[in-house]
Amino acid sequence: MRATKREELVGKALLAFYAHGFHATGMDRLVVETGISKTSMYKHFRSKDDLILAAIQLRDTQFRDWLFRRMKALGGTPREQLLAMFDALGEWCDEPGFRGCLFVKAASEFQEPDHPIHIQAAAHKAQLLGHLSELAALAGAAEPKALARQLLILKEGAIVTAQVEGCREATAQAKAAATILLDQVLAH
Amino acid sequence: MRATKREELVGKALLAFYAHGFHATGMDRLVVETGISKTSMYKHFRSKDDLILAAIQLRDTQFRDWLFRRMKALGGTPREQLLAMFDALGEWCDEPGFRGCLFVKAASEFQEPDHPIHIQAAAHKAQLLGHLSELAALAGAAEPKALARQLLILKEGAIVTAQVEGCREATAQAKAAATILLDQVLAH
DNA sequence: GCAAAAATGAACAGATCGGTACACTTTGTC
DNA sequence: GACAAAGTGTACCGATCTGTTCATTTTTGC
Repeated sequence: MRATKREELVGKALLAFYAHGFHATGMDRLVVETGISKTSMYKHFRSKDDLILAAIQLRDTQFRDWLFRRMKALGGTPREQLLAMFDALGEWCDEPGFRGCLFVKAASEFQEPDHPIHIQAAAHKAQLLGHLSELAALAGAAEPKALARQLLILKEGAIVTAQVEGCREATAQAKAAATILLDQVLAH
Repeated sequence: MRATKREELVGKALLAFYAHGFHATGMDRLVVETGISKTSMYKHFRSKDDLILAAIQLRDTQFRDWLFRRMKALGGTPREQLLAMFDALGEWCDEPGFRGCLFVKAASEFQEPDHPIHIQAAAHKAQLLGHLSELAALAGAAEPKALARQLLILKEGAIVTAQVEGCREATAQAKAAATILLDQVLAH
């Protein structure tokens, strides 16, 4: 069966929000870019914020599925998977439509820490941290959470650098740093 | 002589943009928060974007002055100064009004790479990179630019993490990672 | 103290914002 | 094929957006 109108709306809205920003994307623009009537939008979502929240939730599963799958495909051992994260990120940064991390943008445009959209963005990062932490433990790190946090900091920094400066070597530099960290922390 | 009205405007506008975001801060709100009439604003700046640009330029010098001064105060040798950057960032992140990096926000809200505001944000990062690169060279790094880039990635990642997740240990974790990097790269 | 410059307040323009009302058409199902 | 559900188009609401106009008041320099 085909995707429901609601799923189609959320998917297309996600693209529009990512391409232009949340506040900068008005509902009338969404009508044009999604091809779905405003009436229909407000039948599925009470407010723009609710639609944004759904779009971010979609992106959360989309991105984690993609990243974790790619890490597994590019790396065998847990250690290799952790390093492969930066290769995967490098592929993403080189894509034409790359605009940085949607969750960082969301947390920036909805700054209040108790705003649902901000909370959702933070939850995504926590999910990433959890996965990295598991891999770090499997890799034999004495303090997997600390290592995972450091790798996640490198990931965020690389993406921000790629977005703001358009720096093409950011993910490679982050990987080089991560390699040193892993060599230092892991017995091998 | 006291600060000119223009400087007062830019300074207060900077605070408002930082606290609420660029698109979310309307000119009428600026009138209230700065106490300066709209007529006067548009006599000093042709458009809101021009005002934003001036605010970002002010922040550029403000932030670099503060950070470099603090690095120098907290660290003696170039190596110590590089590590002290994360202590300084930690102080900043713990401040009540901390909302993350204004330049990352600016680059997020004005995504087009050729937009003047985006360019200004990127220029700020380039300035930081230059300073770190000089320090890395003084510290005796074989590849100062690569090391500087890695440290800058850690810095960006730590700030994003502190902002999005409200993570208090981000700068300390970044410093721990930076310490390992410096130990690995620098003869000592 | 006087003239020029700077700043003010308030009203206004035209566009766009998020969101709603309503009559109509398409779609899916039994 | 009928009926209900879902989707559409358009016009509209009040609020807000950036930016302007203009007459008045405040500040400044000489």
